[in-house]
Amino acid sequence: MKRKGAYENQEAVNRGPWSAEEDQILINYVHLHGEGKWGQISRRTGLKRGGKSCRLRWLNYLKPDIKRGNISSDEEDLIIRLHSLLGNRWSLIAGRLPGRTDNEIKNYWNTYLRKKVEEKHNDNNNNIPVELRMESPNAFGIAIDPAKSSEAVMCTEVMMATEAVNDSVNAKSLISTNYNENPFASVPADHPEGLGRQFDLTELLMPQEDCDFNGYACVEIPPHFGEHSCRVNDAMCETWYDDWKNEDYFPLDYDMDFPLF
DNA sequence: AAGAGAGACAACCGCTGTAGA
DNA sequence: GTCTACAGCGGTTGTCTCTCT
Repeated sequence: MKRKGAYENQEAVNRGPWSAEEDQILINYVHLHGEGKWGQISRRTGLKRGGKSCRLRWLNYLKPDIKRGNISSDEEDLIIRLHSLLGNRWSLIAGRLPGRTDNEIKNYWNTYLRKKVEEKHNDNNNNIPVELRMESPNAFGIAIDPAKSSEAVMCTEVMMATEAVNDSVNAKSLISTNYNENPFASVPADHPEGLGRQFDLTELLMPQEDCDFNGYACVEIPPHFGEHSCRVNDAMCETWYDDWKNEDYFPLDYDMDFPLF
């Protein structure tokens, strides 16, 4: 195996499961020196572990605020929603689940949730028009299945209206640049209000008091929910996020209602 | 009871981004 | 501008446990 070969040159470093003694050394080190400086641990403590291994062990297992035990149905629902928007950006998803680690969520998704989402998708997919099914190309000729996709880029962009809605010159410019450069945007270029401005969803999920988007956003929805499905008039703040995570997916005929600035 | 297969999860690897010299 | 060390991320693998036959 490839990996065994990689181990051979590093016999001085312990590998595999951590012992209780090693854990205690790492805990003591972090209590004394704080997190970080992982590369110095072996030198300072004699612990025969690489810095990366120490960091991973601390962050994924030893850190006091880590929540152990089963993932609740609420958390599960949130993971599914976040994954539909963010793709496999586990650290971002984990950031929205206090006490859960990216590794834990990634494992949970790969071993359980992905199958669940796929099954649900297969059930739902039988009830929607062929042209809107996930395996069909979207308006940009790209077929995307959120349950399987590792394309994090797929849902990291959001669109929002700008004053360009009333400016045909800028509007054409936006269409020819933003949409072409971002084929994953779900608002079709010929949509009457589909003139937008992009920003990263990461920013959207972060509370920002001084955001320059005036607190309004339109979040992309996976293609199978309909290309006109958009979330509008939601403030880009914690309140927005709390509302969003507690709601179901938006109906296909949800009204477009971009604010004008 | 024993072996095979599946599931769960801890741990590792390679890569990228960033800060500091 | 370049180099180096470090931190962080996502994909992948290894191993243990559980379930089924």
